[in-house]
Amino acid sequence: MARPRQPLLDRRRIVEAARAVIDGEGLPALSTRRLAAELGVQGPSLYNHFATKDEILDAVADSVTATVDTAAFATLDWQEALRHWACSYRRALAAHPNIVPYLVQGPGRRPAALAMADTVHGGLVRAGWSPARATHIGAALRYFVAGSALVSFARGFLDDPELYAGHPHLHQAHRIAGRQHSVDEGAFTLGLEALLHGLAAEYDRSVAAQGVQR
Amino acid sequence: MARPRQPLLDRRRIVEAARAVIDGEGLPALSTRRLAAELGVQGPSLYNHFATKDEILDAVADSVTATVDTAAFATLDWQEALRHWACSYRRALAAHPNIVPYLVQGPGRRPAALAMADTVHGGLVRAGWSPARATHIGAALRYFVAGSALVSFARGFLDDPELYAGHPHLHQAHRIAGRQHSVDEGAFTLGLEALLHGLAAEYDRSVAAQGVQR
DNA sequence: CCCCTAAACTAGCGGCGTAAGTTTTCCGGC
DNA sequence: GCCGGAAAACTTACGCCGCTAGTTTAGGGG
Repeated sequence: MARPRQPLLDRRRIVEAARAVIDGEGLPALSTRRLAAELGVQGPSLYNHFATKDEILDAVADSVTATVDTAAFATLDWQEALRHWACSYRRALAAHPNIVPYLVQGPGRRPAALAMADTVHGGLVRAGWSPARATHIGAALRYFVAGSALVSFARGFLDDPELYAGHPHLHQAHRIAGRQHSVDEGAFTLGLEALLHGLAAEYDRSVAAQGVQR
Repeated sequence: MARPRQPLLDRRRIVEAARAVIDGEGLPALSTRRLAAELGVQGPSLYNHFATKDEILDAVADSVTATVDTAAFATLDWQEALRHWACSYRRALAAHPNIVPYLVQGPGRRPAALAMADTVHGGLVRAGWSPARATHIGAALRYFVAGSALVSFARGFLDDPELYAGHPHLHQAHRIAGRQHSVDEGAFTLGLEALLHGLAAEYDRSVAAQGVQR
């Protein structure tokens, strides 16, 4: 086969197929040959549309980030907006757990990630936070959500009773497969609320006290 | 060469060499052949001491986790202990940033990681937290530290002015190489203090109020 | 002393990302 | 209306990867 009547591939189709393979069979299952086969094509043909495999993975990662909802920053106060954003962010990662390890390391060259950071930063500054503080808050929340998604979806603890011998405070009961999910939920909720509570105190101290708001 | 007079390799030497390669040249630079060369040996010889490459990486990761200091749980109150632990944890990861992406995904089959989790959990329960809450707190802090280390050391933002076109709230000034470090520090400190502040409030509400302590 | 195991070796398999060069099709300009 | 170049598929192949299999020899226990 040479050049076909009409293109077999385009970036969108490639990204969708890649996401499907990753979602269904895990990140290591995605090779260029495997992905090409999924699209009815030979491996190197992908390089007519992307320069490297990492570029494909970046596009997949960004397509996930693009589903994060930051609309709350336009309508709600900063605390509620942060809460909505963090939960949406976590939900987006939970929907595609296998790409998370790549997504969280990746650099900032992704449009959706930049747009998200921009919206969050703008919302916080509008609420009265200093630009520097807004940067810190956005970063801290990203840290927490990224870490939460990564650790949670990595199936951190296995249900092997022998592992817990000699660790008197670790209860296997909290770790076995079924409970793991509720532990993750509880830890995320607790941590998020604690963060927001702490930020509210800092706000009262450093922003509201100076009458800088609107 | 057949079996040498005295062994050329042992697990300790392999782990140290692996850590050196990863620290110096990055995680992708570590291949079994490269590591073996570093030890004056052929690639497959490593498999006399480790079953898989991942087993080597797990050992490297655990050797880093082993440097985290949890002693504060024996002497300080729970808030101070959490603060010391989180900072030590972050310092340990910062000392070996290239292993972090592997470390944070990895499962709990690592002795040092289990021992750390056990100490933290025990310290919190001793302070009056319920076992379930203690699990959540330990997990939330791990999320935050892991996320912080991962995102920070990933060189998230490059200093390419074009990236910031169209994102009015993002200041390149906060992102260029030199500033990145202080942004990370600020975000970590702010987030950690906010978390601790929020947990203190929760403590007053759910633990101290019931007079459960000792 | 003998034999079994341990710890190195060499050879090689299948898979990976991707570079190079080929073929055919489409499209814009003379 | 042709024609030249870009586009998009192809085939081939290179060097690296993790790892297996089988071989050789040294060390240590019965």
